[in-house]
Order: sequence, then C-alpha cells, then structure tokens
Amino acid sequence: MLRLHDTATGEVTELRHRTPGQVSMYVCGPTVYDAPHLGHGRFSLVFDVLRRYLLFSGLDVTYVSNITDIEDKIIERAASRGITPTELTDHFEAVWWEAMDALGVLRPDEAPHATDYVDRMVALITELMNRGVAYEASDGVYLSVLDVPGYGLLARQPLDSLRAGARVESAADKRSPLDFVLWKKAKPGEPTWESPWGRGRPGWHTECVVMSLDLLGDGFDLHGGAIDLIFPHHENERAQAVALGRDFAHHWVHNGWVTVDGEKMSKSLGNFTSLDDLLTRSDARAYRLLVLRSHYRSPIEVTPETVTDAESGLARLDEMARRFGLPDLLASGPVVDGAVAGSFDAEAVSRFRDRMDDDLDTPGALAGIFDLVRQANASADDGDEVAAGRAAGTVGLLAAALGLPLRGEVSTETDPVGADLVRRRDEAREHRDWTLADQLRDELMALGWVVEDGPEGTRIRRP
RNA sequence: GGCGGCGUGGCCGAGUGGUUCAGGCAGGGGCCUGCAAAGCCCCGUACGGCGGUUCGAUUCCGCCCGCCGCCUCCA
Repeated sequence: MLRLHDTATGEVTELRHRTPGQVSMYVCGPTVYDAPHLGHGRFSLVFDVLRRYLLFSGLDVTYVSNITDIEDKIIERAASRGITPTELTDHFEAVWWEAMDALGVLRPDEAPHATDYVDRMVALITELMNRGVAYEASDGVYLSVLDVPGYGLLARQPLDSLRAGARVESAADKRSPLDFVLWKKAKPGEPTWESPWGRGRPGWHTECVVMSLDLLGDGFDLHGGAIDLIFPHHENERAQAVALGRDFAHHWVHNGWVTVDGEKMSKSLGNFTSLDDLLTRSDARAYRLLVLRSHYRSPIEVTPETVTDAESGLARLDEMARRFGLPDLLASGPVVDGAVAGSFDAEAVSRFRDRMDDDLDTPGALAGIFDLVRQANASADDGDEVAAGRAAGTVGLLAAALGLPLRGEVSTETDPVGADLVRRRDEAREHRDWTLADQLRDELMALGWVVEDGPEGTRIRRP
C-alpha cells in the first residue's frame, strides 16, 4: 500500500482510494505563456512516476492536469509580442506537449483548459456569493477567507501570521488583505467573458477547483503540484471547496525545487534553464534519472556535473540492457506488475515496491536496481545465464515501472564507412597487426563511434 | 517579524541509537584484454559546531553557526 506525505497533515499516510482499485489524481499544469523550464520538467516527471507506479501496482488511474490559458502573464506577453493571447497559448501549449513527449511523460487522461470552463467558474463564484462568503469589490469579486474555517491549513500557518505578512493590495475595498480574487473586472484590451458582475475574467485559483471537481468528482484522491503552489494557490482552491461545503482532495502532494547554486530556479530570478536547452544537450532519460536519484520532496541541484553524472549512470543501465538484449518494455505503454512476460526476481520486485510504497523512495528503489545490474553482470561473467537473465530482466522491468526505457537493442548500424573500418580492423586483429588495428580504432572513434572488441570481433555503436 | 526545511566521505545522494552495508559518479589497486572499452573483485572508516541524555549518537534533546524556502506572481 502506497504511503505518501500529505501536505495537509505534514505526515506520511496511506493514500486512500475513493473507489477500491482506482486512483483519481489532479496535478496543476502549466500556464502556457513561455517555454517550460527544468522545474516544469521535474514536477511532470515526479507525478509521471507516481502515476506509473500506481499503474504498475495494478490500479486504475485517472490523471487530470490542466492547461492555464488565461492569466495576467499571458495577456502581458501576448501584448508585448503583438499577438493575441490565444495565438500565444496555442503556441506554448504545443511546445509544452512536445517537451512532455520528449521526457516520456504520459499524456493526462484529461487536460482541461481554463477558457473552456469559464461558465462553470462563474456558476461556482455565484454560489460562493449566494453563500455569503464572496463579495463584490470595485475591481472584482473576492473570497472572504476569514469566513473559511481552517484557512492556512496547507500553508501550515495561523491566519494571523499570514495576515501579518500579506502585502497591501491595490483594491482598497477588500475586507481582508488575504482575500483573493475570484473574478477580475475587465480592463481595456483584455479578453473578457460575461458575468453577473459585468465582463471580466476568472482569477487563477478558481479554475482548478471547477475542473478537478467536474472531471474527478467530489472527494478525489490526490492533488499535486510543485511546492510553491501550496500557498496561495492550493490553499485558495481548498478554501473555495470548503466554502462550498464540498469534499475536495484527500491527499496533497508537493514536490521540491530545482535549484541552481543552491537557489531556487525561477523565471523571476532569471536563473532558469529551459527544458529544451537540456534536451538538446542530453538524453531526456538522464534527466528522469537525475530527478529519481533524489527524493521528490528534496531540492535537486541541476548542473553540468550532475547531468553528466546521471548520463554515466544511464550508460551503465543501457550497457547492461545491450549485453542482455533487453526489449523496450515501454514501447506499448506503461507496464503493470505481473502482466509482463518473463522471469523476474520476485524478491527484488518486492523490495522495489517496499521502497516506492514508502513515500516514493525512488533513490532507494534505484539503489536496488543498480544492485541488480551488478548481479546480472557478475552472474553472466560466471556463466550463470539463468540468474543473469533473470536479474537483467528485472532491471528492465523496474526501470520501465519508473518510466525509464533502456536501450537494449543490439546495434544494427549499417553505416558503410563504419562497417568497412570494422571489417578492416577485424582483419588487422586477426593478423595481429596491432598498429593498424589501433589506427582503425582511432578512425572509428574520430567518427564518433564507441568501439568494443568482443569474442566475435569488433562492435561499434553510437554513444 | 511569523512559519518551515536543510547542512553526510572528491561530487551527487539515501539511511540508522551500537556488530557489515545505501546506491550512483569520479578516483586508486587488481582480474580480464594484444592494448583498450565494457564487466567483475577490492579500497574511502563521512555524517556543520558546542553541550546534554545514554554503557554508546551521524541518528534523540538544547543552543549556536551556515544555507535555503514560504508568508507576493512563480513548477
């Protein structure tokens, strides 16, 4: 049974399933006004791994993740580029999915857009008004947080301290500085929708309430996102649900930062690396491995060194996969424990699940996988093909459970130049002409090949 | 100011009151190899500082130092 840290309680508790055998999860997606950076990549990978692990465990998972396509930054960015907000969001949504595909992140079952839910947001705000917890001010409609029991639960701060820290807002007629906007009244040049309070657009915190409840229903199991969403975004989502008397998310899961030189990576600090930058420089699987090497709640430091480190680890896995000719188990979708043909080390799988069940201890799970790699190679060196094959196959299975496909296919390079050099090198080695053989190897390496001599002769492959 | 997190061997990064352990990367030695590469075997006696609790603390408590985050848009 999976136990996960719950931000609402601060404790690691069992993930409840509203319906036995099924898990409903909602993960806050991106605001598509710019290209995704490493932080977006991390949260996407973390929740992808959580989702895949639930699937691996034999559960049905409904995964909803939204696209925020109406928001201040979108309007500003579009204006500065002289294009419409829709043109901007269409573009960056396409960029988003491209990056997700490159990372091997499964597409959500549903990816609702805020702009498709405006009427339902208006309905929700109306109900909050009817209940007397929302009020109209000069520039919009606000939720009165003082009327929401337990406000501050996720922030884990008493209301007073939140209030003390709140910045004075522009709207002079807000009842409390903590009250947050549900509906923004129209300003010139902005996209607007009709509402009982005049034309305008929804505030950010309402869309996720509406979309999660609409697509997953009341009392869904898990709501996730990066740590910075805890306050105010998730706090405010929860406040609306509470004010409506509706059962909201039962488990709150938040992942830690990507840092650079120990500092939070963010667009406002300007120290971010775009996902695209990383993916053109490095194997996307290396970033998944890098993310998995740390606990999801810890900060991860992404530097050229840590990326190289992860690449080396990945190469070790691939090398083993090649040695044993492992198939790509992810070619046909996520893997489910017990549904994959082959001989596996049941104890190792059990240890893996123990690690994962313990608040998604991916570092521990990976340690077990690397142990199996060593076992597989050692057994093969000893000539125990059965044990070796089982250990190697288990590595493939468990890596796949984490969404990490291994490159096990034997190289079928047909490059004529390379093949010719290999043939000449094999001849030279047969004649014990080591000088020529070394020279040919240098040529191959200069062409970018990895050269390995085995009992059957020289093999080359791309690194 | 309020709230919270972190400080582990060259680097990354787990974990635990005490005989042996994470794991990865890098490094050293060895085996294998014509030489390599890959692989295997062996090697590092680390836990910010000062006290306290204890037979014994990296692990528990207190204080201190340093770093980071949230309280404002932010993944």
